[in-house]
Amino acid sequence: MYRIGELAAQCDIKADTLRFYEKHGLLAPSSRSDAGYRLYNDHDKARLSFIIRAKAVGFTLNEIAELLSIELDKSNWACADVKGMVDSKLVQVQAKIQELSHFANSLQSLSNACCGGPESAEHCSILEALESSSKELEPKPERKHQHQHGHRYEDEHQACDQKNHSHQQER
Amino acid sequence: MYRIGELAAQCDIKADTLRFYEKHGLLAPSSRSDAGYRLYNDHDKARLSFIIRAKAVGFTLNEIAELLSIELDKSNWACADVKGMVDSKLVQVQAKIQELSHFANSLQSLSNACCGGPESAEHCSILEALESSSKELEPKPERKHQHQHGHRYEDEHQACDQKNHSHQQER
DNA sequence: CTTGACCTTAGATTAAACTCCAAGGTTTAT
DNA sequence: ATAAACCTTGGAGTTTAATCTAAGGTCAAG
Repeated sequence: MYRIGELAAQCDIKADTLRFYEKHGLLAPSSRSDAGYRLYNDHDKARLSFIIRAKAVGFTLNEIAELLSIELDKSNWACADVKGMVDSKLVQVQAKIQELSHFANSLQSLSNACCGGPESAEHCSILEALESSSKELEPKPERKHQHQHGHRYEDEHQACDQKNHSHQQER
Repeated sequence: MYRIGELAAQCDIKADTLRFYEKHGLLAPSSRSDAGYRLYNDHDKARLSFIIRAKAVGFTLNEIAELLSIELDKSNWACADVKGMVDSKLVQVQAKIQELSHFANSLQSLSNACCGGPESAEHCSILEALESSSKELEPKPERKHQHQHGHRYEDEHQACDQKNHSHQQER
């Protein structure tokens, strides 16, 4: 059993944050001491670990709550509901992995293109790297920046690569 | 050349958000019309695309600004600086991919464990799935990788898997 | 030449996710 | 038995990232 400060220190967050998560239904201590102190067990800790991980990869607390709600009242859900919810989150997670891999490619190719020496980084550009890797993995042009940083990003459109072009901007 | 509303619609964000990004140094239109209207070109659009992607995978606007600053004043940086900055971001991104893969595994194994039928989901639990995959599966973690397919989440100290155990909670 | 859909600015408001504070109770070590 | 270091609550304040409002300028269509 951990008191709030202990658990917080172990997980490198603030006790306040734990109280905040409790208030918002993400994590309640499994018990209280006689004096009313929150007492967390290892299951609570695993749950917190999950929350922290999920946050680290960009899920909002609401999304995390949704995921965890499966745990909370699992007996009130049909298996089909759970599977549906989980599978839809899985799609989201896989999309994020996709984005991140893309991202990592951009950074990697920038890093590769960069000599790392003391001279001006005139020809280093995240965006050049991004654009050259964002379309598809074309044969990678030059290594080491020479003096011809040809801007050949003929982006037609759809460059903003958002899901679809639903116009909003009403009201 | 796109006006603010056009670009916003194309990227499925609000014009206000573009003004906000401009105010915070993330993206300025490359020009203005005679009347003072913001005019964005394809390079601006690519930059916006980068911002949106980076946001989607959990980078803060400040982190994104840091990444983009390389682009902005690249001639004022030495190549070594750029490489250092990029490589450190790359480490972050790879860590995120790691987390996400772990995450995807949890969800996948929950989905697999779930019959998907109409009966109660009594035995479905994200945390069960998480816990079964979050501790090391093998008693002996060996660091080897034949493929670069990142499922190498070894947590040495099964704690809340945050970076380190620097205690804070001062004041 | 007016209407409506756009754009401009500055500043106010919102929502999410903390973070801090005040006033007091509990535990532990000296 | 008293101080230090915890904990409790409620509520206020902060930061981040927008989003909205107000008052007005621009521009193409009818």
